[in-house]
Amino acid sequence: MIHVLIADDHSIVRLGIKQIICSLPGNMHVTEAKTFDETISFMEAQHFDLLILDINMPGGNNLQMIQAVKLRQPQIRILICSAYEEIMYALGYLQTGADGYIEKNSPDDDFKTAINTVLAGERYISRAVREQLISKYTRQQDHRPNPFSVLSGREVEVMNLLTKGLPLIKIAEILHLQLTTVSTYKARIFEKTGVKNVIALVEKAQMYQVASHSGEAVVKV
Amino acid sequence: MIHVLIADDHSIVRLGIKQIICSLPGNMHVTEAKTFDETISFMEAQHFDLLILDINMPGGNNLQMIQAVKLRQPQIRILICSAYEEIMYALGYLQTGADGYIEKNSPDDDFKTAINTVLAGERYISRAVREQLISKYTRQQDHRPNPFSVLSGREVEVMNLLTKGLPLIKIAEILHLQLTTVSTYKARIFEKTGVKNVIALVEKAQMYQVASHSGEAVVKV
DNA sequence: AAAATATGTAGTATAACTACTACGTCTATA
DNA sequence: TATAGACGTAGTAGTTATACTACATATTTT
Repeated sequence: MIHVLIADDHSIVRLGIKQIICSLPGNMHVTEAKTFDETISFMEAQHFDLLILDINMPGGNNLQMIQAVKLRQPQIRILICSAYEEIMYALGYLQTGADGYIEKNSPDDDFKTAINTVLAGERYISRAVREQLISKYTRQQDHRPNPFSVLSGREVEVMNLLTKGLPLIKIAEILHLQLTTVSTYKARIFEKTGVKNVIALVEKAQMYQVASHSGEAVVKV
Repeated sequence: MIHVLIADDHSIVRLGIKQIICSLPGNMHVTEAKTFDETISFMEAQHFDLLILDINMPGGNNLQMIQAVKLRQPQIRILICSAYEEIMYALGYLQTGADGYIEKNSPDDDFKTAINTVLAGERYISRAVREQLISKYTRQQDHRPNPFSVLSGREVEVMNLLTKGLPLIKIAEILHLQLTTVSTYKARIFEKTGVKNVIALVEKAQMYQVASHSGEAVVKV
C-alpha cells in the first residue's frame, strides 16, 4: 500500500492528480490537504510515501516547506507541482531536498512518469526544465570563435590563476613576474575576452570549458 | 521516410540499434557506417535525419566529429552512443552540438525514448547522466546549515552586488554607504561564509542558489 | 624586406581595497 | 536587568590593483 499526500489548494487539481495516481498500478491510498498547515498536521499523524506539493499554496511557498516536511518524515519523496515554469524554482527545490518538479500543465503521461520516477527513488525533472538545464551548459555553442583561443600562452597561465581567485601579487610570485606585468596580462585578457571583471571571466571560462579537454598547458599552484 | 545513419565499428551493436529503430513506428531507412570516414562519405552522398554515432570508433573520437557532421548536414540530429559513462563526455558533446547521449548498456526502451526524443527535436540525456547533472546543482544538500542564512540583510545586499562583479565603490554608491563600510561587510561575509575571495563566494552562492526566490531586496544596477 | 601586430616585460602615478579599530543600537540571554 | 553578541556604520593607515606608457623581441602581413 502506497500512501500519497496531495497538498494543493485547488480541489480540481487534487482531483486530477488523484485520478492519475489511481490509474497507476499498485494499491494507492490518497490523502488530500488544502493548506500547508494541514499538510503538516497529516504528516504528524500518519506516514506517507509520497507528497505531491503545490508550492503555490496558502501557508507558504518557499524552500522552508521542504525542510519542514523532511524534518517530520525524512524518507518521504516529494514531488513539487507548480504553475511556475521558471527553471530557477525547480533547481532551488530539488536542491533543498525535493525529488521532482513538474509543471501543472504537463500532460498526464508526464505526471505518471514523474510519480513513478520519484517513487522509484530517482529524481524527476520535466522535459522543459531538463532542456533548460542542458542549455545552461550548452548555451552559446553558436560556433563563434572561442575567445579564449586568442589568448597567448602567458595570458592563459595568468587567466588560470586569476580564475582560482588568486590575487595578482601571488600570481606574480608564482610566475616570477612583476606585479605590474601580471596586471598588464590581466588587462589584455579582459580586453580579448571582452569581460570587465574576474567574475565574468570565470563565467565565460566555465562556459567555454577552457582547458578541460584541450591540450592547454595548465599551471599547477 | 526517416533516414538513419548508424556509425559504429561493432556490427553487433549496429544490428541491435537497427533492430530497435525498425521496431519504431514510421518508415525507417537505416544505413550503416563502420568508420568515421565512411560516415562522412555517406553524409556527403545522401541526406539523413538522424545519426547515431559511436564516439569510440576508429577515425577519431573527439568533439570535432560533431562539427564535421553538422558542417555537412546542419539540420541532422545526432545521438551519441557510447560506452563511456562519464558525465563530462555527455555534456561536452551536447555542448558541441549533439542532441542526445546514451550509454550502450542502456535498456532498449531507453534507446527508443532517446531516438524518439532526438527525432522530435529535443535533447536526450540518460537517467544516469541526468541524475548527475542534477547532483551538480544539488550536491551538498546535506542539510548543513546554509552559510548564507547567517548573513544579515545588509550583508546579503552587498553580497548580491559583489557576486555581480561590481567594485566596492560602485556598491557603496548604490547602497549610499562609505566604501569602508562596504569593505567591512565584505569582510564579514567572507568570514561567515568561510571564503577568501569573491570567486569562491560566487561559487558557493551558486551552490546554494542564494536569493533566487526569497523576498530579499535585490538592488538593480 | 619593411611595416604592422602580437607578445613578454616593466615603471609611475593613481585609484581601489583591506585590516584593524571603534562605536552606538538592538536583541537575545544569563 | 545587566550583558554579551549581532548589526549597521565609518575612519586611518597601509596594501594591492589599475591606467597609461614604454620598449624589445617575435610573428605576420603586405
